[in-house]
Amino acid sequence: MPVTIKDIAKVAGVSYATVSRALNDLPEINENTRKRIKEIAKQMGYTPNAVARGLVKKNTNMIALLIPDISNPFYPEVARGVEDFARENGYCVFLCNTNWDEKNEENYLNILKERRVDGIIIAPVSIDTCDYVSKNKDDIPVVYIGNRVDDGNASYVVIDDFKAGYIATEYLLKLGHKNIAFIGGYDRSTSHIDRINGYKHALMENRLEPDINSIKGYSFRKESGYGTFLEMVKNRRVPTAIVAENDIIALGIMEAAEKHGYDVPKDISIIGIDDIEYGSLSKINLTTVAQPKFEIGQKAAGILLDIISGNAEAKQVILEPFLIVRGTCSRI
Amino acid sequence: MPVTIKDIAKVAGVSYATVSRALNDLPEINENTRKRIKEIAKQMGYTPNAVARGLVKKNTNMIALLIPDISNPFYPEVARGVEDFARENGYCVFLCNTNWDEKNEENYLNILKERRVDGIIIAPVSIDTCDYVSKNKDDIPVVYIGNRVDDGNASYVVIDDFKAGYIATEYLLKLGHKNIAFIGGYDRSTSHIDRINGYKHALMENRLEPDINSIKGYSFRKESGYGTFLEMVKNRRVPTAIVAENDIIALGIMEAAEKHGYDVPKDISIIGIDDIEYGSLSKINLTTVAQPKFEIGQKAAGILLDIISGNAEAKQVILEPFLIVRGTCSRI
DNA sequence: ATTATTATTTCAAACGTTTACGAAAAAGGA
DNA sequence: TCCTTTTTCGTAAACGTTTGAAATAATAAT
Repeated sequence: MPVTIKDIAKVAGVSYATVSRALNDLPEINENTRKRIKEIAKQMGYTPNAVARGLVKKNTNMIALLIPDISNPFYPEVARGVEDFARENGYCVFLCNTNWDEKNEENYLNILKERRVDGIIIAPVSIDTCDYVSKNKDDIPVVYIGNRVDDGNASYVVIDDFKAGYIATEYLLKLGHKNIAFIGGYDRSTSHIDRINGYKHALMENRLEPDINSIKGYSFRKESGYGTFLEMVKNRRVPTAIVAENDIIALGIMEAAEKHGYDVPKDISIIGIDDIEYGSLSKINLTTVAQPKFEIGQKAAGILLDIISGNAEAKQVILEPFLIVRGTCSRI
Repeated sequence: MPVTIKDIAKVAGVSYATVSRALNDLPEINENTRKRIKEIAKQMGYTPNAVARGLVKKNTNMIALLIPDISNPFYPEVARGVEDFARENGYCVFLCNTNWDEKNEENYLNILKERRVDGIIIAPVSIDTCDYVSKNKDDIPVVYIGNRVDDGNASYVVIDDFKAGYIATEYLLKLGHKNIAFIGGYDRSTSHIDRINGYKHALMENRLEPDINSIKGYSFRKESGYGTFLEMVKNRRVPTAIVAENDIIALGIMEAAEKHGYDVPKDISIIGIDDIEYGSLSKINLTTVAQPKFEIGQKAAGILLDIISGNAEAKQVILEPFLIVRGTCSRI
């Protein structure tokens, strides 16, 4: 049986209200008794019970982070940002891996409501879940990451995905490419749509035709890009350059390309989006459009905590992607 | 104001004890009233309050996962294993990133005690923290991962690190290498010590001298291996093969080697331990000794939940590492 | 019909805090 | 000295559940 505030009160010979006040550094208490009580508490090895406190104060100092796949090296970085900020502000964060499954997302949402988390950060699987979340979140604050949700007063932190797609494509255009394909994933996410639009827009500006190749399913794994590239060679529609929706896919494409005798970047240029860490290994050396992953997590947590504490309203932040030139693209 | 059990009781015209019994499917209740109450609860949009329940039941169905660095691709895999198992059994998991800082570990331990988590899985920064944890965990169950803790009845799940070091070294020996160095990190962890011992043992068996190079600090980043290899070239003590304590370090070594004109594996063979995912990229193709990361997390969670539920005592499991031959080692 | 048994429900305490309100004590002002 | 103000503390209710024990209703047994 852990020692409670009442036990302390008993040995200190005061009411337990006084103990509570002493321990919480409330003003209306004598300095000496506070010292004395704190001393006793320490002696007795007292550990405050956060769940009892949570019950009366109606907050838990817990937030949740819902992400589709912690294995995708993009998410650990944002998780780190979230955890970092949360920890420094006295919050603990639930790691909720949804495995790209909307059912899991919905289940988690309900569980988190039961647990009375103070807020939720979610990288939604699709825009459809955003709907579900917005409708069922009751009054618990939510901030989205990775996907815009323009329902008026939803909070989100994203990068300018249109610009990301645009920058990637524009870079390839500058290198002289005219035959630029896009390989991407699931189409029910704003980041996907925006990146494609950015890609299209850059091509339009140069009066070129887009060539969009969709990955079946939407598990962002290496295999995704791999298979899709294979399709392209089978159909004899291999372009001179490819914009990949993200780095994972880009790596899959690289694998496939090289395994089929295409030299990167001599025969084909490939550019990714995200800037996952191991794209920077010299053997990989992936040219990419970076997004500030850690910052995304950090900012999302910041906004969420501001909303929770009532210090701010919903906020939308759009961060800037930026080009990182490495070795997988070459002049044609 | 969310609807409570009392609100339901009021509209159902029963005591709130009955409501509780109905909602929790306890046996001593009439089937019809149960149906009726459940219906009303749904109508009213009732969400049970887990913190209130936690208070009286003295459990929270929350566990914590403490890891040094979620950026190290090793940990997301084990996190996935933990989360997966926990979720399927009704537990939520706190993600606690300690940033290789023992102070953070200790702080987290205290916070988690306050929050009354039901159990903790920890990949300790060093054996010293194991001590601290064991002493201060009070009666909350802990299972260690990555590090053995032989204090009699501590639970842990690890791989046979000695064997991992041995397998790696033996493989290089079989390829004909006689000059095999070890590059590794922080020496206050059993996995480090065991791997080194495995390495030594394999050499001893062949009457060869160990050559152990220690990384300064213990942040396992690419840079760690990189710098240490540079030292070796500066000191003109470059071996024909290197056992890296883990894959991250191995990649750092590869970077350094190639940047200084050493071809891998022609000039120098490198083998890692862990089998992180991107070691398998064809451009990297890192030969390594694998450990079952997902399974480690899963098993750890399994053991922890067993202990929590009182279904089992402390348990120690040692998983088998296994060699994955790829392209970074060659016959001399 | 009466009693014993069982099924169902209510009462009330408990979990460990916080906090509004009021009381007592101390200090200050006249 | 008496009254007012301030400081310090205690009382008790509240947070939303679960659960043992007692009470009632329903059913079975005689």
